[in-house]
Amino acid sequence: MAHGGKLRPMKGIRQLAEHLDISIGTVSRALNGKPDVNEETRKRVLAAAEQLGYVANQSGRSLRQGTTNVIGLMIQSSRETVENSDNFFLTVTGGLQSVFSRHNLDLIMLPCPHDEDPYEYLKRMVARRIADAMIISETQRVDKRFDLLAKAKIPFAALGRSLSGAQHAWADLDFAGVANAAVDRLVAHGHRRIAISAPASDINLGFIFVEGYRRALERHGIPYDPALVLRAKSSEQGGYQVGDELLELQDRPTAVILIYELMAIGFYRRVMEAGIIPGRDIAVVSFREAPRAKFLQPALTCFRTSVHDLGVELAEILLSSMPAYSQEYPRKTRQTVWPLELIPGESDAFHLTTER
Amino acid sequence: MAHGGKLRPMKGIRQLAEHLDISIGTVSRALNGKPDVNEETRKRVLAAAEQLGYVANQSGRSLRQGTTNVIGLMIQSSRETVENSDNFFLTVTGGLQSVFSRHNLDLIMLPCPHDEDPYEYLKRMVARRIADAMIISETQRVDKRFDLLAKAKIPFAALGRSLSGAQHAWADLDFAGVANAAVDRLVAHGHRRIAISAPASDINLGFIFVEGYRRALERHGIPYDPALVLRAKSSEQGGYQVGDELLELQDRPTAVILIYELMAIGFYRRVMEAGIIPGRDIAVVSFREAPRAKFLQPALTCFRTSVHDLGVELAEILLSSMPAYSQEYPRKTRQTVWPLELIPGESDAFHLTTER
DNA sequence: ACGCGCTCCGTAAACGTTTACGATACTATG
DNA sequence: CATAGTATCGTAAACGTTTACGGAGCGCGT
Repeated sequence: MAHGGKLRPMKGIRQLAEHLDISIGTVSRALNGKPDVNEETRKRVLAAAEQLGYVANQSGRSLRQGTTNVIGLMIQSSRETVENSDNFFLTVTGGLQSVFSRHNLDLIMLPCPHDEDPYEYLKRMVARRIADAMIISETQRVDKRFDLLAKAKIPFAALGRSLSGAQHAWADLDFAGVANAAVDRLVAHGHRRIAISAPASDINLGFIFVEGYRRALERHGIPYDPALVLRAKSSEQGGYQVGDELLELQDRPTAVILIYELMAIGFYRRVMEAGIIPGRDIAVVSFREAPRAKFLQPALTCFRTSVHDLGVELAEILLSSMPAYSQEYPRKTRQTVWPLELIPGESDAFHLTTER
Repeated sequence: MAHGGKLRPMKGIRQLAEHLDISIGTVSRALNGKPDVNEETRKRVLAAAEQLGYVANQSGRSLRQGTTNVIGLMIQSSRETVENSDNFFLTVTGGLQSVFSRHNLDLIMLPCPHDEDPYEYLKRMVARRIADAMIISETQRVDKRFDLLAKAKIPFAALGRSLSGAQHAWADLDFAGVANAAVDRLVAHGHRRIAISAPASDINLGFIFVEGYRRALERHGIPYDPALVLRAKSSEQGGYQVGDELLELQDRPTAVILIYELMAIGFYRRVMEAGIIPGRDIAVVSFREAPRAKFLQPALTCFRTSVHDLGVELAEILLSSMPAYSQEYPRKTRQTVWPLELIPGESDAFHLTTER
């Protein structure tokens, strides 16, 4: 106040210091809650900072203490294999942030361009030290990014499992469990010829889903028939295509497990064109994220969970592997298989009669 | 090579310099394509940097030259009003990046937590100087963020119009045009009582959409009836609710304009429950982003565009207002109303007979 | 031989913070 | 009163880069 103008944009901590007639070091200590500063001067500093709208320059801070207070979430902006992005990432993000914000950590999303190799992109981001820790998503069955991050000694967690990351930190939806429970349910309804849709098996999700399905069949003494595994994109288009392929199969399956709700829209359309009605002529079960599928007719039987809470879990897993926060988030294990819940609908609400 | 170990993690430009027995200044100039450096030593430097995996520390660089080479895209991670995010943002992001990557600019997404005020969040990000320029989205009818960014003198562009940003840079889907064309088409088919769904009018999109609708009606001499404006969320749920409300209306409309394709799923479901069939008993027109709606039965008549190209346009608009790039992207105007194209379906493919 | 211009390179300051260290004043203790 | 201890603060170095500036070497024309 003594020195004049008060609302011009702050230039740095130096200005703030001489505005207060205090040394720059004390100001810094005051702002950062460090000891060795009189409680009354701290108040003055905080008040002045608030009034002048001072916010520490992040570059300066990062340079000095080698930390950014930023967590990076890498996503692939539009891969062919993953058209199901939808609100999924935004919902996970919400969960992540609800945890991070408690520690003044900001989350940024790093969208890898489709024309750039994800590995190279991540490498660039890591080298730039744009974030203190990383979260990677859409993990592949073998995924070099795990080694990259481990070698770079940067804390990280994955949204999705991988062979390459078995011993690292991750959280993943329990798609093996979904396939398992779906098969159980369908078998209980009398089905024995059950098809399944999945992404290509180099996407780890695709592998795990089919693997759960295979084991469940085995448990029920039903032979595994590779012809019943229909690889397709997780979109309406993909669902339509699954319908197409299914209709071509000889000894047509009486039930199908879709991996994503969007597929159901296309699948419904396709089989209905052939006069086949879901829930009467064929049983359909799927995973769903948003409250969408219930608007299908007949209502889709599906597995659901709180993707937001999955984000919370993943955030805690990540923090537990960051030295600065690990005490606050002690964990025995840093791998989570996130359960899903069955929401019964009408799309599989019939029992197969023996004569068929 | 002279000095020994070659694959340990680079610590800085200094290491690289003494590895080459060159001064640190020359190395920097070589890497950044500055003049005053022998073409052959430049090659040596680049080779060594590549081999040792050296990447400039971003904090140091930012601190020195006050620039980050990063563009920030602010999104609201999960507002009530916008449940239609879908792949929209990810697709726009793809378009943005295809332009930015040509200039070594990296795009990061800044998701505002739902429990934080978007204005405050943006203020924080700006103060942190986390990016050289900003793109904001989901603009409100009055949106303080425009003033904030203008006052901070940081280059920016908006995905969406706003009263507050009339003279700033933006690109927006032509929803007024959609409403206009939709009314034209429906009137040509004999409809005169046309309902419309839209988000709340403080979301600028909601205002513009209804305004286009109102003017089109006016042009056709049809009185504007506020009761036919059905405010709802842009989701399946919202569509279901629109169906609900529409069925309650006295002198029931013969046509409805939905603002988002997802709504059609819920809307179809609701009216079909009442025995009313889209494309026969009621005409439906909508906007669509993804190739989804065609899987509805009957196929939805809708307006479509390349959201990717919209991203490209927006990127160019932004660059044109950044001093460092404005010469490369000269523009007469920095405001774009992005056109959409009509994709005829069956959901409005009938003419209203006079007797009704 | 001298000076001039050009090419190339090294030196050092600066960006805004944080923090180790030392200095000062004051209090308590002997 | 001397001394040690404590609370509070100032000083300056350091983080990794970029860049203005000056200097060395060289060729060339007078």
